[in-house]
Amino acid sequence: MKNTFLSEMASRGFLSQCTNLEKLNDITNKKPIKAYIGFDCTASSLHVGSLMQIMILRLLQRYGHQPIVLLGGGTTLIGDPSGKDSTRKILHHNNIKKNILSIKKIFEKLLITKNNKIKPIFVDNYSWLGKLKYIDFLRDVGKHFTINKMLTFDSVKLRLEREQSLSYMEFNYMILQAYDFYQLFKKYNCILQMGGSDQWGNIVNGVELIRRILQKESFGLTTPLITLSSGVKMGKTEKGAVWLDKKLFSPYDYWQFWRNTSDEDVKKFLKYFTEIELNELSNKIDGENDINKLKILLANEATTILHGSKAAKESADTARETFVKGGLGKNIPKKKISKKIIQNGISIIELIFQNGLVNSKSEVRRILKNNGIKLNDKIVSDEKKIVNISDLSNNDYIKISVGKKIHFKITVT
RNA sequence: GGAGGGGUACCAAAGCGGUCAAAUGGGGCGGGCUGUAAACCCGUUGACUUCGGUCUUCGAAAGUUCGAAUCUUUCCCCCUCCA
Repeated sequence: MKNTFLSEMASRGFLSQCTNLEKLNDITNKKPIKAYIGFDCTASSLHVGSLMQIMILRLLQRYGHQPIVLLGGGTTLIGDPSGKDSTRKILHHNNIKKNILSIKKIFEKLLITKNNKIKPIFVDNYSWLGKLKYIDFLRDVGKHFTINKMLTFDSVKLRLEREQSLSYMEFNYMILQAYDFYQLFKKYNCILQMGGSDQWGNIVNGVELIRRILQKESFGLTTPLITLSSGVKMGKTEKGAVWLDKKLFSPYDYWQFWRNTSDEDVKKFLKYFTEIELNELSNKIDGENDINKLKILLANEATTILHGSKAAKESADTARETFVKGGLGKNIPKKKISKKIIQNGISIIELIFQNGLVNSKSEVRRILKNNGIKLNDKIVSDEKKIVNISDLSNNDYIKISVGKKIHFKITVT
């Protein structure tokens, strides 16, 4: 069977729900289409939670279709209540504008921008939402929505059931998102909206609205929610989000994030987050009985997609140096210390705390008491230990380890 | 509108005048075992510390008391039932 956009979507496990799979499949096989995914602009970067959507846009491009990336400058002002049990704080417009700019850069790295037929179209829904006239909007769009139905959507129902307040502002979110789809359909002939499964209600509303106003068919498709085997939501580690922007989350840390995938999730993630051809991938999986090799494969591929092959290779080398050989790899996080400070001596607790790797000095003390702090690979047992010139390796640097996974190098300037 | 119940640390939840920086569970962190996994076991989990202590915390504010998470008053917020 010939591979198509939707067949690969299905075999990679990206399909959860679709409004009309067969028909959409027919259309996408006949001609290139435009499809859109909307992204929140609540932060200056996206995190791995959005990665699946990005992988889908890449897949779309590989099959010759054109993605529309909607950066929700308008809708972020309102805040999507889907899947949230409380209103989140409202961002200022200027903040959102800044976020849009930096998020756009990430997409420019991850999507093909050279080929005119498939390069992403970036749109900010503020350009039409910002201009809406309330009365006109109510008459033209609002009349197509019944409160009866709106109350049945999960995003609303959940809040009401839990008796959590849902403001009138948030209640309107789904209408705005439906209107977005309508706009994109009209302007760009965008016939498909995709999103995570929590977006199903919002997406279906758009499809409805287009049918009501234009009597035309459009399509909606959702991806499954990724749940880790541990049950935690993907993308959030205890230390915070796994950002896609290397300024917020280094390529090395990103590599490590994938390398630390738990056993049960590896195969799934290889399908989701690498672009290894599926037959080749299943051969690799079947032929490999060392699951750690698969984790390394995942880390290499995923890091290559986001940060490039050079960064991936360096991260892999650094990991090998650090974890296999117990040495110091090239990409190990580096910190600096002034010569004067090291000559005077600085307490080990102060040194680690100042480099921002733990939240308090008490925590450093605690870890130290549990034999978790190492200086040049030797456990530090004295919490009063003063680090000075004599602790430099090769007269040049100090290696500090906090726990088994955090290692960094301090050089003297 | 009427009646009752409640807001405790990251989350859940005990405490109900001193022995409370606050039981217990989950989560987190560190260690052990291993494979940079899972499970399991041990330790730890407010901040600062010259390791003696010191400071801040139990919805908010004020008060009673030698002493308050615990009692009183006011306020804010939430829940359950009835209308």
